[in-house]
Amino acid sequence: MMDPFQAHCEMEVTLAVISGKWKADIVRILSEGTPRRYGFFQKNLPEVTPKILTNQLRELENAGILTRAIYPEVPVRVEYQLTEAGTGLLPILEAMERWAQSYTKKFQ
Amino acid sequence: MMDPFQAHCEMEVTLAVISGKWKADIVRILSEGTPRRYGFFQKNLPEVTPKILTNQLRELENAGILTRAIYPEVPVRVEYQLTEAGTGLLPILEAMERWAQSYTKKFQ
DNA sequence: CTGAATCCAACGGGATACTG
DNA sequence: CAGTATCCCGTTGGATTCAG
Repeated sequence: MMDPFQAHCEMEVTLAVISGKWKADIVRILSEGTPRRYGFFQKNLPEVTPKILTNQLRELENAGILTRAIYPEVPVRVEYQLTEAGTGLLPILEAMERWAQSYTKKFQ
Repeated sequence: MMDPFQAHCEMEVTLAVISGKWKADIVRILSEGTPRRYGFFQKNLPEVTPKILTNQLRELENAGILTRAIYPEVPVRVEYQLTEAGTGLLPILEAMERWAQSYTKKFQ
């Protein structure tokens, strides 16, 4: 992850938090509000390998974007969901989606 | 630059366009609307080397975020300014700045 | 003044196999 | 089920020097 503390301006903190090949996908999956399990991400993002998936989830967790809840059942259950800070990113991601749509129209 | 055409969802196109160590700074500098010259970026971003500055400017130009105008005077003058697509990014960058402010308050 | 050329280091991401 | 452990590779960013 790009280091937020060497950001030259504040918006780069936000960029640092969301930059990562699968982070936007993960946040999008969690945007419904339903807690999701590790296997759910694997099914919905079949191209991401376990190591990378764990890496992206941990970085988002450390950044305070999502929580990781462990239920010590057998077999173990782990659930991820967005924090308040993570939910606050959703309007930005939606704005990015709208911008990309008009951008793609113009340039293709 | 991350390849926009391998994006898994549309917002990643936007992320691909703005991801780069100095791109947000460049767009922020151009956000006033005044055309700016190469040397202006060098003065205001003293840590970026010529190669990298050129690289970031070219990628933004190729993405259609800014224009590069060459005036064949002696010495040559080159001016950069935001396109309409580039201007459309400003509300998103401002939203990212606001999010980062409340985020930094919570986590520090 | 506005870059280009060369060489190099660091980091993020990935393939594959294995585990509590 | 939900990850770890190794090894590997491409891309990005950077230092330095040179040029139209």
